[in-house]
Amino acid sequence: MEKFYIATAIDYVNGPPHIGHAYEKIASDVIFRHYEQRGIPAFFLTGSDEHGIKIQKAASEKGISPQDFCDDIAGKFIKEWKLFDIKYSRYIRTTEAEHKRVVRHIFKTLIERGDIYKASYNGLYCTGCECFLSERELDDDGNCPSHKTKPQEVREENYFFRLSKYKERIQEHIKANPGFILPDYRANEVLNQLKDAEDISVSRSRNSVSWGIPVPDDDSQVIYVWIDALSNYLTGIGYLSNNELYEKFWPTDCHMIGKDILKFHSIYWIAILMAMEIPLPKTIVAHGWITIDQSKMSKSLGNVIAPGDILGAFGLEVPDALRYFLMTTTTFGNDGNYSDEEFKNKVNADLANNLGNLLNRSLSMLVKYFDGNVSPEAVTVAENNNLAALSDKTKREVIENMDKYQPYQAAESIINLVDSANRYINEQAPWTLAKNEETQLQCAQVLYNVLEALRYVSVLIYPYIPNIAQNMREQLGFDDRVSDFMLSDLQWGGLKPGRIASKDSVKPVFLRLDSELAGDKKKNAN
RNA sequence: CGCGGGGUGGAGCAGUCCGGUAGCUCGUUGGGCUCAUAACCCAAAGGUCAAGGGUUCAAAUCCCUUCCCCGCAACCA
Repeated sequence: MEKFYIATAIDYVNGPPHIGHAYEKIASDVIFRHYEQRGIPAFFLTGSDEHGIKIQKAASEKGISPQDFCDDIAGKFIKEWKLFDIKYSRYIRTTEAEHKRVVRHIFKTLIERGDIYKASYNGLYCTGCECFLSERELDDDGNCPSHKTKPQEVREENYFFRLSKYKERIQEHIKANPGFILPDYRANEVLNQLKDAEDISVSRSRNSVSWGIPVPDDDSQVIYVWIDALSNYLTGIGYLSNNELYEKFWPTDCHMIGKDILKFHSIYWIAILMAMEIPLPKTIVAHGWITIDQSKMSKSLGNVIAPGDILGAFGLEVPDALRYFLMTTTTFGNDGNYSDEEFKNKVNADLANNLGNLLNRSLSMLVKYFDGNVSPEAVTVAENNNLAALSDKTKREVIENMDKYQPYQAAESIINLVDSANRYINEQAPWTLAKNEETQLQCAQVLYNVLEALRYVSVLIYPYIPNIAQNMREQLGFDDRVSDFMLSDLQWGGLKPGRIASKDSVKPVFLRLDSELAGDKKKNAN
């Protein structure tokens, strides 16, 4: 692989970010950072979807312009991603001039090619919602479910995209490329939906929706979400604006999206690209949802959690623990659950008790028995060394699992290595070896093995917990950035002799969480 | 017969595609260690892998049937 381009779905900015938004960005960030560690040029795109009736309405309710409204909410997203150390390469907003140009270009090209045509649209329009409803959206009495009023039959001229023309080609593509949609069971779902795919409406009358990009040469119509939002993946990588970037990174290697919008990405978007004769993405990964205390997060249930609030409630200064938890709460693709209790238990067990304590106990012994010195004789070789073999195996497993978009399994491998090192210490009992002159060297070698395994761990786990990993690396006596360390350089024996630790340098990298997000929102200091 | 996901020891989850002694974390009980963040290590108790049937030398895993839970309207990833 010579490059890696990953894009998240862009978030609709009609409300502030919640933990579900964060889940997708964290997953993408972990994968992105991993590819960077492999020395592969990588690009990570995320951003916001800012047009449409809902934003128009939300803005007017607040009495501000849609653009001001978007600026405000997009700002909150950007701030949140900074808080979570989301290392995106570019944050794209669909209200950018550059993007509007791309959208209009695509729309125009498709009209010219005959893939977009004008037709009349017969729909049921709810004046309360200010939008069309499909028949299956209506309640049993044929009323709008939210307004309990009968929608009116309205005929409107709209532009349509000839989706039906590409059905077979998409089917064939999905069948011919097993990894195209992940998890694979979702591919069947898409093939099913594809059976009754019809042409889709790609514009709205300006009278019903004004907040959007006008159709080229037809100001009475505004481009609807599909072409507007999905095209961000092209704009974001320099299509029509930065050819060098575009040539280097297109097509998208990974579309990281929620399971609810799989259809739009694997059918609509693919068809649009086919119609534009643009190469198709490699993989579309559909992740599950984060439920809260086992129920779906929803505003009506009042259980929507802002990710930053969790950090605040537990007094966390860095996002690492929550990043780690979300990536390990369930197999990627399934729904995962968040609860304060599970969060606390998981990170206490893995990050504090196992990983943090392992580093702490081994460095403490190094300080206690050898004044923090790694002597040249203590350096071990990989041959006939179980811990070295396991470290290398873990590295391979991490790479394999990341290639399959399975961050859960990759993390599990890393924690297994930590467990093994903890067991190894207990078996070798360096505290006993330290007491006798004859076993001093053996003691030093045991500690070296453990610290070297921990150096592997710090590099491998860096994508999940970048701050803690950096801290680990520093305590192991390095003054460089763990983010700059390449996996290809991760070989046994990298821990160099010399004085690497002192009594003052050894401190816990992750403290156990003992506070709890007490029932309702416990306001934190700020 | 609408579509999809799920049902694995007390809790939360792997394992199911590519059948071969049922695994992890937490919790419980007993023991060990004393280097460490009341941590770490060992052991034990606890499961008819929703139910029934089938294929097979062998099924949590493949096939069929049944039951139960959750999404598929909005807010929303």
